[in-house]
Amino acid sequence: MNLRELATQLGLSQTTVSRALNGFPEVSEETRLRVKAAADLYGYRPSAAARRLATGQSRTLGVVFPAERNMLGDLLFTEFLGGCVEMAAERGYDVTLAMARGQQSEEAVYRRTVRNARVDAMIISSPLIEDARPALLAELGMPFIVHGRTRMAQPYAHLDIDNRGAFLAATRLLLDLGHRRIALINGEARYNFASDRESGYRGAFAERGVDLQDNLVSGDPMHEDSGFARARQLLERPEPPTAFLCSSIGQAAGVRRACQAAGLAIGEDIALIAHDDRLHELRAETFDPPLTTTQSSIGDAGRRIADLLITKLQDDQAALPAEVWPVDLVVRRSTPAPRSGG
Amino acid sequence: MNLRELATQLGLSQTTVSRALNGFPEVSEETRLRVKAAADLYGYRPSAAARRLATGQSRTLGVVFPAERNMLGDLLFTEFLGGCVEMAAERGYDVTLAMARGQQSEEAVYRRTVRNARVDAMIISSPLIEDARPALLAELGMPFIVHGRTRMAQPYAHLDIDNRGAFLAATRLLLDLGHRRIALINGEARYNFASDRESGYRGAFAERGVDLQDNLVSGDPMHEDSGFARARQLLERPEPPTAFLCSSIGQAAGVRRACQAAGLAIGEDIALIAHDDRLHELRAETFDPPLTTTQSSIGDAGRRIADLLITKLQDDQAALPAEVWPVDLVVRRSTPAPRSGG
DNA sequence: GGGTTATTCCAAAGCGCTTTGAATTCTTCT
DNA sequence: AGAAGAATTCAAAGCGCTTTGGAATAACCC
Repeated sequence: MNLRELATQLGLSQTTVSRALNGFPEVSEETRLRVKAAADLYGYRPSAAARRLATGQSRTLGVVFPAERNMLGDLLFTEFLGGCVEMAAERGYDVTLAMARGQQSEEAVYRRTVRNARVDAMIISSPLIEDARPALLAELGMPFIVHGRTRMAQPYAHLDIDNRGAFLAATRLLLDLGHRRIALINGEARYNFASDRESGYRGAFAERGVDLQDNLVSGDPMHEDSGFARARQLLERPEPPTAFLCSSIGQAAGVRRACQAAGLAIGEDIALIAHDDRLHELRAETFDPPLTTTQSSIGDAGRRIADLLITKLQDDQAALPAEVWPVDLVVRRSTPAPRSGG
Repeated sequence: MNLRELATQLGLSQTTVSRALNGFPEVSEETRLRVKAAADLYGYRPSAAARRLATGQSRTLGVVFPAERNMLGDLLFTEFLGGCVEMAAERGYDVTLAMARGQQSEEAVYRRTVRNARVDAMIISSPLIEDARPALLAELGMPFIVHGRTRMAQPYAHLDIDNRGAFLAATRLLLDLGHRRIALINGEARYNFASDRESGYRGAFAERGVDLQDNLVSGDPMHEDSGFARARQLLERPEPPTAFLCSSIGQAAGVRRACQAAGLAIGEDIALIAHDDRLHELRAETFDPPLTTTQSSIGDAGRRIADLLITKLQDDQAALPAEVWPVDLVVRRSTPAPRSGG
């Protein structure tokens, strides 16, 4: 059943039926109801292909697999992607994926995706501090939104969380509890989120007038393993840290393992705060001990980012979306004051 | 630059140009070259939307997020999906994702996807022993392929690995080394792969005429945590297992932790074999100790499954693809003979 | 009633490709 | 040379929708 048949059945023109179905104002409420009823009755489904051709829009968003594949990274990506897909579906959009293959550069993947022109807009995830992708897409005329922020001259659409504020608050808390040697187990330094978090961390020290010791900051892929390795190294020092601040719960688990190995208990001998992206199976609440966190759902971010992007696509006049979400600091049981003399 | 313009430039008809570009035999080699050169020169890119409308095919494959979300499951899915996307791109296809949202049943997601008709075929992942999805898609007339197998009356397209054979071989190895109390830490029982693996495990016992003790088989979501919990429980028995067989390296890590806690060393006191899906950051080679595994790349499976599906889509006459890959048993250092008296 | 403005609907022209059925040209054979 | 057959090429008809510009009808005012 296509539009023409439906129109014939109704004794109306295709124009009117199309407009009735798509909510244009030029059609009377009475006919609209009649048309909708008939569409339901006959199970009419507009052809996506025909609509695409006629409108020139694909109602499809593009996402590229992050270049850097690693365990926690993949989990974060999956969760984010799930959010995008969910919201996109709700608004009648599809999400298609692209991926660098073999030796192909990431830039080539973006160029190819744009050239194939099967998407209306793209979502850029995991931006670096210096990231070529937004400028590339802008140059190619492909609408996009960034999950996170990056160094860029022109304004650009983005949704980020307040990484700096989050780690500022977390570090403040630790400092105010009396901790002085606070290690930052961060994500890789080239990512913008990691840079922002470090900035928050340093900001709190400056604010409180506390001198920051050297070598307490590290940045690695966010695994259990790397958390473990860094923490073990730090705990071997003559003056080990009394508190750890991690960029992920995965790293926090590694820190916990290192503490156990050193005979130290999180929540008693050592304070630990981690950022919590609200992944399904990496829960701060059921961590042992329950973890003080800065928390923000990356799935919600995915949903919202698809929402913003689609809204902008549908109303070109709308302002460039730019949101930075505040991040909650949730205090649980992993953040004691330092042992006396800490 | 569209087809008509290009045809005009060349002084040819659209028909000829279209056929030249799409490799039809009715066009002379000379014109074909001339057309291709001109297409390159003007940077002609056929409109996907127009082609879709004309052919009725979307050149898009659909994948649905697995209903059950969990860490390792997500990693496996991501890796598999990446393979699909890579091969699909190579063959000019897109991959779009769908997802159950809120209370919506999985069946509803499949129905919606089919109804929207924006994909030519679907890929079903993580099939259960009794899985309604293949029959549903068959009934709805949507082509599909299953990654794995399931109980189903009609023949259906699928690609699976020989889970039974893999665990048969692994269990044989352990039995032949002299192990008798071999615990199987499996995936959830409702999944077909888990059932096949258990069947292989039991088959080896039967084959060797060894009686299988009770309560040595368990099936859970495949985490480090669940591996740990099961292994700890088993090791507390008066007669603990001397060997463990795990469905994932994640679970194997949990088993290792439980052994450590019990003062036992994998590769010395305890034998351990796991299935290795060749995930990026969960490597059997660098496990401590290097792990004996049954291995098969789930990324390769993704690539192959997209390849098979697209081939079938493009040649309806082709036989229904059905492949079962043999699985290598790779012996490393985690599989000693039992301690005397084991 | 005549003119003006809203309201409601329509015919037809695309969107850019594929594909059918026919026409044209080139070979080859007698 | 003429006819049959193969090799090329073409014109035109869709695919199913959106959208422009206009026509028809209804509603309103003086």
